[in-house]
Amino acid sequence: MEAVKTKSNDAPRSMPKQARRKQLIEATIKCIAEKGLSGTTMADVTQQAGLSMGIVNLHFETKEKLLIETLRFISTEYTSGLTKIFNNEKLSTEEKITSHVSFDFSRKITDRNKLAVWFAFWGETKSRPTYLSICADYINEIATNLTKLFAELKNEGNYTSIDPELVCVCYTALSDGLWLDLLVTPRGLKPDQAQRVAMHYLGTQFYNHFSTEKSSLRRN
Amino acid sequence: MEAVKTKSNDAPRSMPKQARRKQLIEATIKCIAEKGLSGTTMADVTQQAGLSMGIVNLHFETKEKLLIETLRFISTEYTSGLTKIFNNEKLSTEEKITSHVSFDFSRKITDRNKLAVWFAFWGETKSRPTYLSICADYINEIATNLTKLFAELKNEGNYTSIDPELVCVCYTALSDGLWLDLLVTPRGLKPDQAQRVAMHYLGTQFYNHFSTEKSSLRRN
DNA sequence: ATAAAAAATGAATAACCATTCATTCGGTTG
DNA sequence: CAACCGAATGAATGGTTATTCATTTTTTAT
Repeated sequence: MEAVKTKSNDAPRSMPKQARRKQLIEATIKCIAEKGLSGTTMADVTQQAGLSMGIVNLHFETKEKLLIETLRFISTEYTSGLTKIFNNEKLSTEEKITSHVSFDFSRKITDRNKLAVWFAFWGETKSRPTYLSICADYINEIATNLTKLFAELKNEGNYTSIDPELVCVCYTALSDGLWLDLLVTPRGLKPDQAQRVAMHYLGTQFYNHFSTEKSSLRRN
Repeated sequence: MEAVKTKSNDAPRSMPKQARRKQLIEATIKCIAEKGLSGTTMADVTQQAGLSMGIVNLHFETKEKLLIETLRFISTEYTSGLTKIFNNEKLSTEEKITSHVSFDFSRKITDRNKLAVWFAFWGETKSRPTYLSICADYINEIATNLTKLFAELKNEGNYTSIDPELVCVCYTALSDGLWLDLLVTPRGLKPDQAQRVAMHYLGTQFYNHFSTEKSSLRRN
């Protein structure tokens, strides 16, 4: 029953508005991971942040708005990471794709707390149009960019029978499914193995770029 | 605000215990799909079933137990469908695999109500050990069977470089990810397209069995 | 240093919801 | 047909929780 406090609690009482909002969103992520979306209360969130009950309503008005901002936060973190890769002119097409995969299975993204949040919101998209629309937005954005990359690599490598759109759908679904594995069977698949599974698929398509030889589940 | 009633409500007041439980579980599925797991109340469920408030406690003791039985219900429906295929001696290995894929993307399984329920529970597995253990059970059972099938087809077709375990992990993740697509972008991918994406992957592995030629996203 | 503004607090409130159980209902049995 | 019994009902209960707002604390401006 003791108060759980984050490091940032040592910060001055009055933080820039943006920072306090972020602190609360991070507390929300932790709570959703620990107690589930249905089990997360305002008291939980504020205690996790080391602050007082009224603080959420001060910064977000309602619980529902806090949740929406939390979904927006993880969506933005994800898309902005990928956008940086897409826009990095120093990278070749091939490097952009491998960077994308590395990012998808990086520690930052496959943190089980955040995975739990993704799935919690996905599970509610059917009943909450706002969640659905936030998800649809980031999905479309990423799909457009990724399809372009696959189309580019197809040209560069003179692959004739590749359908970039199909590969994009397939890779994206594979990646989401591997996230589920990481969430639900944490003693099974590990992030670096998941990454190898994803590369294994890309190797079936772009066999001259992504070696399919050593993509076993076991460590080399 | 009017009472929503299911057909089975016309049944005699006293039904076999098992049937009433099923009726309540089906009402729960509908409610989770319509209001989310966090938004589903006992009043919602009983009203959806066309019954009275106290009925859930009579048949399931608590709400939590109703939810657990609901998860067990969809898990069992899924695994028992697949087990029938695995144990069907009339089917060749190849046919078992295609049947598995067809089942994964059949109407019964890709019903958006049920998909919403899957994801709702997956989103809570990290905080609820009971949910996690139910999921782990069915996942292991299916993985064992499916890996065996892939190993068999590898031998039958003299494929040398296939890793059946890897293909199982990859196929399973792909399938789960495609379910997400069906749930979150219902105006995008359709079940039959999703099935073609899954077959496209299997075609990259078992190229002599599953034609990879015409697995475009678009209808033939 | 002082006043004014802004941020944060947390006890109080009001709404919500799971669970209980005394009562009603309807089928069965002798 | 009457007495019985399990199933079903739903109003009442009690615990939980989001939200409010008068008060306190901290920062900023003068």
